Amino acid sequence: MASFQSLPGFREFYPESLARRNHLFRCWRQSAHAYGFLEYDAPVLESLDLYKAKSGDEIEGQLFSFTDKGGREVALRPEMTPTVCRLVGAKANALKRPIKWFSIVDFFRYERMQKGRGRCFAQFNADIFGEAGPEAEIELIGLLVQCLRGLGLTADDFYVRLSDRNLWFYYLEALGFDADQARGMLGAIDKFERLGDDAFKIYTDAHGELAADTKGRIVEFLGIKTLPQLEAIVGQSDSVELSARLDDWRRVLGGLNAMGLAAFVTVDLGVVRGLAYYTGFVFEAFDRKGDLRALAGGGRYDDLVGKLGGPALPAVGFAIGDMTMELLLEQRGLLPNLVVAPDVYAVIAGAEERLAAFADINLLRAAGYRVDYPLRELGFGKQFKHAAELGARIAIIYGGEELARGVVKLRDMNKREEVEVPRSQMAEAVRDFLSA
RNA sequence: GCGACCAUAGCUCAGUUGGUUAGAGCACUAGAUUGUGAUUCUAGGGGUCGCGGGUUCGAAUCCCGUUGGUCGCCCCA
Repeated sequence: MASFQSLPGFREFYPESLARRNHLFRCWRQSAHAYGFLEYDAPVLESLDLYKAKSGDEIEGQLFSFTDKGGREVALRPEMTPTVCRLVGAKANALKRPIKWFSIVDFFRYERMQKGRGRCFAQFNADIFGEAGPEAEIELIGLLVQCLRGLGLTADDFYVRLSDRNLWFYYLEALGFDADQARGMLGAIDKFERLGDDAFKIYTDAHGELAADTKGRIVEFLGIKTLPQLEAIVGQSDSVELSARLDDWRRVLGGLNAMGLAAFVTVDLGVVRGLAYYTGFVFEAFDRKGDLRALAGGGRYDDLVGKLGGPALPAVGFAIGDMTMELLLEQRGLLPNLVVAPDVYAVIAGAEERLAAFADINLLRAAGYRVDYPLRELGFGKQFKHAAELGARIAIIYGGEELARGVVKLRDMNKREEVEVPRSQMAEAVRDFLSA
């Protein structure tokens, strides 16, 4: 056992696992670019106050925080939202709207490890600033679906549950709740899926008993799965706000339907995402088979840029975590061997042939091909074995007899066939083979 | 912060009521094979049995502690 180990909750990425992680990142980045999002980055270390301002003092217990040598209270970032709000807020008047940004970076949380959860993890974050209408939600949910589909997942593998804190507030208001009671009830609704009826105890302990009818109306609301059901129940109410909000729902679901994404999205008002800063639509993506944590989550947070010192600026965003994502892809067999293989492996007879091979190897590498060769002298059998194990598509054989005639042999590693080509045409032959 | 289970080679694991120098398969390296990838055979490297203490003539084995891991609870931005 080595004397030094990695810190608890921190992963190490040997080439095979880094290849898988890069595969995720590559797909996410490609999806974001397809949707017109621009990539940004920012410091991994931030002022502790940035997170306290957003989440309250109690957040400190879950942070990697410390005092730096200049006496500053700092923390490794546990999330991207405060940072991106600061970036956007600082230049809000100079940035073209809508502002569509994304990032793929590491985060740190001082938590106990669990399945799909560690102390250092990566997230894909995407946000739209400057659009108050539900078109921003359409664009982001579309991107979220694409990020997962791009990895090979289908509507049979995952779905997005769409909910709305505004809808809840209007509904609860119509049932006679005041603002404080409504917030308390949202906390209970957040737990309803796991605790069932016991979740209401969270509310009744703080705000007193519920009328049986009221509780029934809330449970009925929680059971809504489709837009027609929602329309039917909202239609019974005379709340103007409630029916106005229904128009936003029609726009979001209608837009996603027009994008061909209806199979990926369900109405599910059981999602409220405990965070107090969400102000409207909220959504989470889940594995359909359901034994994993949420794959992704997000929502609208129209007040946060202003709260963190910027101008008032509407915003919607979501994040996908890499750990649960990788578990799901693993379960579905969507993470094949992704280690980069060489295009060409040079098989070299001896010391003199090596110098000839070096010239060609350098030529091919400069042209952008992935080329490998043995660093030591080895028998031909061993060299071919290495070429096959590395996954090379072509072996180029530098033998004394061939070089004397000014040729090399190109071996198709899959077909086990060889052709001789003049060395002067070697690069063209490689190009033709690999592009065929 | 709380709880359960686990810890022997890089990996998966065996190891007898506590008893000689701790084993196997896979993987890795080399050779059989000095111009062609398989198979096979042979050999080799790799362990303070997670760490510390205790019981004992003797501990991988039993006891206590500790560290780490896995999984749950709390939380989940």
